[in-house]
Amino acid sequence: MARVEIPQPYDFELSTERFRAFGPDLACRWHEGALHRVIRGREIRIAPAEGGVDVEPHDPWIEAEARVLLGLPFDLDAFAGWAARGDPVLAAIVARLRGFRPPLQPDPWEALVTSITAQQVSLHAAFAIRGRLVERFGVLHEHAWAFPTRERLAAAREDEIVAGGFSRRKAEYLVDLARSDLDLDALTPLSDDEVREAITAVRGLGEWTADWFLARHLGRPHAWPAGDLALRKAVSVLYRDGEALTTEEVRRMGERFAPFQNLTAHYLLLAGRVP
DNA sequence: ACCCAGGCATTGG
DNA sequence: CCAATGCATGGG
Repeated sequence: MARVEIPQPYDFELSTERFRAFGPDLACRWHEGALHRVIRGREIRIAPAEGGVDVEPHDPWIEAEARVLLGLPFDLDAFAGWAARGDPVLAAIVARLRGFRPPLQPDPWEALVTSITAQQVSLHAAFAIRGRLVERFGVLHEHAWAFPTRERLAAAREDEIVAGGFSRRKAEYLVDLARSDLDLDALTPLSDDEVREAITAVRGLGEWTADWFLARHLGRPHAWPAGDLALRKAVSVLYRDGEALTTEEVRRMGERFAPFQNLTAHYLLLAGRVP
């Protein structure tokens, strides 16, 4: 076991709320207050502890991935300081949600598949559908499921995926992506715009999916999913008294949150869920 | 029974 | 370039 230090304040419950808010996540399960996940073929346990979390088993690779999962790449101190001096709406939200460090998605494949499941439908439906995909194509360890691998889904038949609630179109996107020659790890060194271009070149992956990939997998500070329905609603309610806003309007409003668009988006979304 | 939900591609102007 | 349409499920 190893203690992973996290800059304080850190609220483990609040930070992991997204894993539970819309239903059970089979790849991210809870057992006796700890988060269980399969990383690099082994089930790991992350438990809140003094000054951070305890991670087991002890392994430098696992600890490195746990750091990403817990959002350690974000510079929260700089964000909080910036927000406190900025507009009063965001300042109040950041003060109220003190200790919230948005989790990231360490695995690019899982990030994209998760986005496909969440396109257009409610997140409650998306969680249910994703859960059936994990049960059918993933591997159960002690408490948590290993997320279905790209190789496994490349070998799947579309009707097996449709049986879990995917639309036929989305099942097509999924197996086509799995079988494509897109190298997901090769996206890491690219600029935001290059990543956006590479992702949207794939059928089934659009601007929304690219923006969330930048935000939640790559943790890019400027990522701002302006097309996201929940973010548009949050911005509308918090900044425009509920007046409906187009994606373009929300995109332009993101400029005022530079260079912290990504963290701002996460805080605005959480503020909408935690009254 | 309806309608909406953290999109996207396709088709037709 | 923009509007209209279909998609499958879960919750209200």
